[in-house]
Amino acid sequence: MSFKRSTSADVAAMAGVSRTTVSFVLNGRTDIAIPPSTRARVLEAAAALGYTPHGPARQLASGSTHRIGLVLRQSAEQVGGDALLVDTLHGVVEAARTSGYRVLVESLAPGVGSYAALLQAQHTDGLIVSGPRSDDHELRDLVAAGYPIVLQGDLDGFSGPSVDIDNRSGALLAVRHLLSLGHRRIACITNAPLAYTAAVARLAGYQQALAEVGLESDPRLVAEADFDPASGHRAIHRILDVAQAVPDAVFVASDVVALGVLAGLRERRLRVPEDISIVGFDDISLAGYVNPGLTTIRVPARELGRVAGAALIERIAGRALDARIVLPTELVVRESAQPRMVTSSGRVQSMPKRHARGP
Amino acid sequence: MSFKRSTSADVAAMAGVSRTTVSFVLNGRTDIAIPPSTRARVLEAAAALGYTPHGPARQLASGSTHRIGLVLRQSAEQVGGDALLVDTLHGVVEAARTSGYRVLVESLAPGVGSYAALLQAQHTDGLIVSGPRSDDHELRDLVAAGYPIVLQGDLDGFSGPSVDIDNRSGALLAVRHLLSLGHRRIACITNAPLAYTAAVARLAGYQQALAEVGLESDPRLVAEADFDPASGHRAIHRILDVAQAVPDAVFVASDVVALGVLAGLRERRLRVPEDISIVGFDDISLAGYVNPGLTTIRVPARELGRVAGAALIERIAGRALDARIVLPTELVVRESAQPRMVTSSGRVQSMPKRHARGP
DNA sequence: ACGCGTTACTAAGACGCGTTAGCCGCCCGC
DNA sequence: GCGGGCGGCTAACGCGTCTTAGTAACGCGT
Repeated sequence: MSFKRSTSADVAAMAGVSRTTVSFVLNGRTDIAIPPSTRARVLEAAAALGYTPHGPARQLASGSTHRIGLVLRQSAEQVGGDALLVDTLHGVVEAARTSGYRVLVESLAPGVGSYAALLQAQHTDGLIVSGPRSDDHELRDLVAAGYPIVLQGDLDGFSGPSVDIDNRSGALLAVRHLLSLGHRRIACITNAPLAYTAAVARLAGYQQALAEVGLESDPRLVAEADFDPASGHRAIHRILDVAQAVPDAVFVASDVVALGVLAGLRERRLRVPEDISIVGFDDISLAGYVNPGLTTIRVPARELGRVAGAALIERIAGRALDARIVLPTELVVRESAQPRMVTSSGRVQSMPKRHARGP
Repeated sequence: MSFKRSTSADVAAMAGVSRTTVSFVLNGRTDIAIPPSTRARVLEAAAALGYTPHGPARQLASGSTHRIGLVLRQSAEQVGGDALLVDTLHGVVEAARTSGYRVLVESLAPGVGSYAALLQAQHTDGLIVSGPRSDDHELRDLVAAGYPIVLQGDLDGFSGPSVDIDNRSGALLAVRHLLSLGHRRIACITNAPLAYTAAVARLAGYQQALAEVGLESDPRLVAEADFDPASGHRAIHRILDVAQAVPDAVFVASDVVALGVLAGLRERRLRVPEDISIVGFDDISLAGYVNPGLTTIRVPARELGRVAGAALIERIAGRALDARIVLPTELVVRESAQPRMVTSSGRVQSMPKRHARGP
């Protein structure tokens, strides 16, 4: 079976030096002088023996694991719906690797399970906690105890570093776009229940955009969805049931939900964008390929992970860092939102003007 | 700042016993007798001190980390396209947790980076390697050295446990479905280049299904895609360019790619399923919400992760396990494939019969 | 009542392996 | 002859785990 590992003592013996010296050489310590000849002997011996330091031993001695934890506080369904999560994970892994860290993933449905042990048992040096809810006492306790934690998302009253996208501005961009196309009766379907801060922020952006042009948000045009297309499907039916007339447009604060909305509109025989315009949110990779191509708000998911990872590693190193980092979003124009046109019959219509495809 | 951790010595002192006893009690060892009174004292002391064993120390002493690694050998783009990866990851995490393991994720683009250190430096007790290519020598070396590794995917000549879905049977199901609907000129667009075994297997299933009814695969009706919708978009155009007539149907071996195909067909003014039927593969969560709802092959992604995780943990425990586990797939009927009908004009047509939505 | 073999319980100490504080010997320069 | 680097070593440390071994109590035979 697997060969017996060689230890630093083996390397030391082979190089004719002490373990101390081996440690200094292999860790490239510059504060101590090692003549090139000795250094070379050690490196040679290490290479010859295929020596790899024993992780746990090193961690025990140095007190740091060079490992960060990514705690996902979403339910499995949300995660399935979160098309961007893989990108974020990748960003974190990337940031970690460039600093010599590794990433441990812990997925805990909201309210269940504990992740304090990750820190307390020194499994990780720090944590990125993604999408916790405000009743997450564990998080507050750990932050209060001074553990290095970066929040990915938003939580009111959270004191500590956090990284998030600018949800409100994103929604603002989306709805301003619809307004600029001449739409006035604009519905809003949230990405998630309003227990989630991101949903609240996106809704606030919607309302702000309306307020900017002197419009008031009509509660009958607002519905909450719940991460998945099915909830979007229900939401749009609900809105069409109670609204006096078909809205000009809908801002759906999630592309995944928007697909459910599109399906619902098809059932109502409403054409997008001719009868009703839609703007989504997230710019999932498929947004450019659905029919019609979804105009949406691009979220820099990979970047988000990278920044969160980098921030955490800074924090672990004890360096100060901005309390809150907010990443900008961007409007991606495709076909699902078009200028409002009123035909002779009084029917709302639009004129497609371009066909953008892909990202 | 964070409090000073208490060690097993503290617990021992408080309970008036030795560290040995603390260790025995806390690890619930049954091979050694501990009277209830002592046990209670220890547990009480541990609770009072908020004692958590120090991970690295424990790992150093016991020689096992209770950590498994998930190595993703896909490029970032593929991963972005792999809508099911999150599910698989979740499955792995789930399996790990039920056995007291944690999951370390390492993402390495094909050909770059090394993961041997994960094992050699005892960062993990074992590895699940997902989607390596046949030129992955590191993998073969590690397996040969006896490290616990489970392959997720397929690799010819691989000796060692592996877990995969039944790609060939899935494709068989898909194409048989199209055949049963009366289609005969059936095109195939692969999910990936044929350097990937999954793509080869799915193509083989397609060919086998045709062979079963005495049809031969027409090379002009086969095109390779490359994970993303853009490649599907190109592939369908390529096929339509060289094919004499529009095929009756297309089997697209990936839902994500299929969305690109759908977009391409729209550009050609071909209606799905009236003019051409489509069956996809994967059953991504959005498959039921695109237009038309995508008939596809469901892949048990979560289960795949769970099984891979469980298999690896068995392997780490030294128990024997099946060399190869293949999970079955399942046909999910939606609207994108309908019976072939020839109208009076000779045009291919179909009659929608049902509308399934969602999963 | 005594002796001896057992059990039942618990302790001491080595061990795993790398890191690091502290110290020592040597050679150089003055 | 002495101070000061340079080069490198000794030994302690971090913290559980596990082997070995010891003590006390208990049973049983006589």
